[in-house]
Amino acid sequence: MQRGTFQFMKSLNRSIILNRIRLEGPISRAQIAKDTKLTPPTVSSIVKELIDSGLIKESIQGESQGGRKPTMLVINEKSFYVIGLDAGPKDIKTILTDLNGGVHHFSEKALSLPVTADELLKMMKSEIQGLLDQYKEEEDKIIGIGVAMHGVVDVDRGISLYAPNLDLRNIPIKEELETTFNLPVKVENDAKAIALGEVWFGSGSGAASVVAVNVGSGIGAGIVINGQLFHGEHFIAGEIGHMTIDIGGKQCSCGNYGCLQTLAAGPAIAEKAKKEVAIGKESRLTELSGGNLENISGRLIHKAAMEGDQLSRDILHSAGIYLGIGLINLIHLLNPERIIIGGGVANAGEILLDAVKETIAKMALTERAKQTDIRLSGLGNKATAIGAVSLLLSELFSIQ
Amino acid sequence: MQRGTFQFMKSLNRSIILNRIRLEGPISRAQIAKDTKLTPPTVSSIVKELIDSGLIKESIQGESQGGRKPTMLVINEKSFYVIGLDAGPKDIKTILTDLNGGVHHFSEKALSLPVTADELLKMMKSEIQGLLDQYKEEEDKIIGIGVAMHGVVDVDRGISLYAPNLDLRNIPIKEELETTFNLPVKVENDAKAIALGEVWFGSGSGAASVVAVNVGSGIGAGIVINGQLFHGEHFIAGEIGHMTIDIGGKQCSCGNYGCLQTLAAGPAIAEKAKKEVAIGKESRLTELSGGNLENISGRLIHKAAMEGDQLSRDILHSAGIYLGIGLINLIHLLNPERIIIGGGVANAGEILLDAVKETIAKMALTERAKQTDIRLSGLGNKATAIGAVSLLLSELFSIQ
DNA sequence: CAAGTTAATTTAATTAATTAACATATAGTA
DNA sequence: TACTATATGTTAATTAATTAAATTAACTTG
Repeated sequence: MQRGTFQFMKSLNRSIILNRIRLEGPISRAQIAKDTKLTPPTVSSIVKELIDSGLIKESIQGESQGGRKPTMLVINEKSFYVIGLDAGPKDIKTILTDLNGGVHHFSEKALSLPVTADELLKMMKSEIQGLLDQYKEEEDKIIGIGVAMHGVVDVDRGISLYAPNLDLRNIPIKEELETTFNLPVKVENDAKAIALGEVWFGSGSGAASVVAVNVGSGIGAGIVINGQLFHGEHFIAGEIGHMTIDIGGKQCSCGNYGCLQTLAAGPAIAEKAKKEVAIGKESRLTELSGGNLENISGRLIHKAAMEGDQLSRDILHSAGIYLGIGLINLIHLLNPERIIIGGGVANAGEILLDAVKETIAKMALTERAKQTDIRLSGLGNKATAIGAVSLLLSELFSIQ
Repeated sequence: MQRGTFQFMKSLNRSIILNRIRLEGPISRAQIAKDTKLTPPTVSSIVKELIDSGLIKESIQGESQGGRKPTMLVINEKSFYVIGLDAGPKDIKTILTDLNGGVHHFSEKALSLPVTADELLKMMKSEIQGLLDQYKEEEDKIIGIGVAMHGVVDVDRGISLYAPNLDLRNIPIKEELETTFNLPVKVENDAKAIALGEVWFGSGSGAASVVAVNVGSGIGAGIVINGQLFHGEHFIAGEIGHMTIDIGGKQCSCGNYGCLQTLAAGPAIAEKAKKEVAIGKESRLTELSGGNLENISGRLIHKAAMEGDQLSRDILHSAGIYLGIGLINLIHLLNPERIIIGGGVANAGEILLDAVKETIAKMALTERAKQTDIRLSGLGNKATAIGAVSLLLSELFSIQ
């Protein structure tokens, strides 16, 4: 329970000013004072401290508004760097960004499966060490390491509680990495990290409440409300992949029936296409797969759809409708300002998006809900790694 | 964007202390200081102001812990009163409570349907005026009026945007009542008000995140996170009645198919029972309904179930399973600490609750989610009116 | 009844925002 | 070119609140 102290008061104002500069910069002290209703001296004094800390810097003089020219303030983006790890089930992606999310390094390293917890940790460490070796100059500017992983993550203790796709449990990531590198480490579920990343550097910017839906081999979502990730009581908030939308539907890997991901995730789409092709339905997929049904994947269906293949378009369209129904349920429950669709299947782009939007416009209860802002992710294959980075930035920029 | 000011700092501490006394009282100043990490002088000075304002008072001396006896502080419950209105689709319930939620007056007045917005407002005013006349002594202790109404409510402007069961739109409740009675007025959706009421005075006490589900002729939910109602972007958060859980199911009044409320709400249950009885299924309902199928209602089914009628028990059980599936979807999305089930159908009590719990224990993804705390409401037919009251109390006790 | 302990208040110091006054820089204008 | 108005930003004094230290109060225990 945060109590009112001078420290807290100051930290609050510091955070307000810092975020103002990040989101509105270049911006003058005077403008910040007007926007935030803080007084000019308060702004000046905090700005001085922020400059001393290196987080911001003075840039050009702005245009005069009929008086003295304002000195514009901007984030001093090269003053600090953050390492982000996307410890996916297939590979580890490592990123190094500055304070503005500028990517200075990005690499992928395949995991040789199956992998033990120790092997995974070892690999994460070696990737980080490699990065540190490569960026010796900036080493003491690195403020921390963010790790995004699928499954259930205890963010307070920084433990991966359960990573189903790797069949691992209770990996003490935070503890291991912090002792090895002596840097603060944040661990988060991948969908949640992505959501934060979208709010910081992607399609989520400027919205008060954002749900980022990640559609890949499963479906997950991250919920960001007023800049804060929403975790729920035991970290599983946003697990929409196993939302029942068709009681009488197919059985899911979780044991239940008619889960959203049995209808709209990558494997479900591929499965449906395989069936259709197998029974002789005409499609570009037959050719593209080289006659081998097992080559049909979400990616291939997307490719075929872009080439105009009707079967693929139909399959993506119907997946979009199912996803739309799942999102309607989400809208009625959470009513977010914006929903962002990302992940592998989202590469299907407009075909999928249009179906989702149509469904929502048709089925949502209120006029304003029908018009919920639905967008595609713009972060591509770096989304998760950038999300991991934003875990640390969000702390740096928030109330300390 | 709340900035850090002395006022804010103090208001924050005031709220912390006041709520501590409400939830933990009788409690001494020293104990508050220990619990909250505020310093003794800060506590003393704020307590003095709270006593002066009338909100709290000193009560008995506590037991000595080996030194001076502590002076216990409690809410001065009779210092202020609040009016609550449950402007339901069938009647208006009016309540007067003190600061501890003690009910000093409760009355119901039937609505003669159909009703226009003006008639509804007139009736609300006459009910309030009647209450004020009856409690002339306490009149200047009344701090405000809370109104709970079904449908979509714009809480910022205090307008009922759409009340489907009365077929009314855009009723300016706050404006009308504030000018008439010169008292602050808060308007809220009924399910949301109930949720807040449960947190303040019902089964929701002590939980960090609570979802209160109201099952009646429809199904609605209110979400309370850290004591704050969650509204979403345009006030529809918690509308779980139209959650699609059976794509291939029956059409709902909203036009979509397989909405939760076509499977678990009062009318759906009654419909199912009627059908079964009509085709000659043996049941106590035949007798209880006096041979007239139209007399079969949720209430009657509940009665029959309590008398051991197997058909009724089966129907309630399966409604519980459907509700459980809806709540699974909710748990996976919001992951609340506690879920409270209330409303007409919830009178079916343990039969329904057991089915819900079984379903959740069976279908939820994680061990901890399976064990989500599910309870029945304890506020009975006053739940909504008490919820309306808590709208004002929550403001009085929060940061100003 | 003295010593120790807990509770609550008083006094002084400290923190950080705010207010008021002032310095600085520029545009517009006579 | 000098003057005025205005916007930007800083300095010094003031204010509001917490915090730390000291004090008073009230009680228990040996």
